[in-house]
Amino acid sequence: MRSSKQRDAVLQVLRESCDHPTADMIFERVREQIPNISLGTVYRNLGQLKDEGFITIVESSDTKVHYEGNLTDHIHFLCKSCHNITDVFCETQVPTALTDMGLQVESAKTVYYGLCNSCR
Amino acid sequence: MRSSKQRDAVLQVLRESCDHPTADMIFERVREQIPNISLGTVYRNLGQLKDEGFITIVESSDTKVHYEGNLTDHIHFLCKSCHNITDVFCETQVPTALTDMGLQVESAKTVYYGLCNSCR
DNA sequence: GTATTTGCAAACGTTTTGCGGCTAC
DNA sequence: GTAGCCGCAAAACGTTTGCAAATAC
Repeated sequence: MRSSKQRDAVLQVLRESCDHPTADMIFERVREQIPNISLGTVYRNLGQLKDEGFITIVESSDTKVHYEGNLTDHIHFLCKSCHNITDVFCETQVPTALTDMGLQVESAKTVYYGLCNSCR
Repeated sequence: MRSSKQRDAVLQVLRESCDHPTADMIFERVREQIPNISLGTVYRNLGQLKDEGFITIVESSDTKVHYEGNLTDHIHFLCKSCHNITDVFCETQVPTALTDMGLQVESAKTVYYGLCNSCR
């Protein structure tokens, strides 16, 4: 992967964002720096950055794909009203950290990742 | 919401499925019972069933929306290789239940739901 | 010099919508 | 009878892809 102004800008924007933006949101933000960048370039770079492990995709119930530039360990809080995903960073007590941020937890869901029976 | 043959079939198919199908997968399955059903009707009914709380959307990193017809409390296991989502039902020990099903857990992620500061 | 990247535009796949006819109540 | 539902087809939307010009090394 060669260095490019456009890809650097996409990665920088994503790392500075804490709202898990979609491709078109990233496009609008990168455009402020590089006005003539195209949406196709943003999509292509997001794909490459994902393949190389610099960014990840956030699981969502949206039809659009949401991206995550912060790879440090943290927790997601989904608001049932505005559907925004808030990042929560804490080393120890999760419920305390959430309450301290003014987040009113109603439920929690744990998803497990690994290899299934037939893929092992 | 009035009763309809098409909506009943969509709900029945989804309740019988354990693979969190997409709209087009549901369409194909309902077609076996109602060959002339249209894809638009499937989408419209999925939207209504979701609004009324009969079904939910599974969060995924796919571009297609995945639906869930089983509202009883259970856990999701995502295979990193084949990307299938396995339902795990257990009352007590989660790790034991996963191992018993031949699922090799590598990591887990907990997501919290509720109301954020500004929506409260 | 050449392999990669870009902008542009067309293509593609998924989901939504408008319409006239049909159905449940 | 009428409000809600249907099938059909077109539109809308998000994403991917092909191409010739530009760029990194």
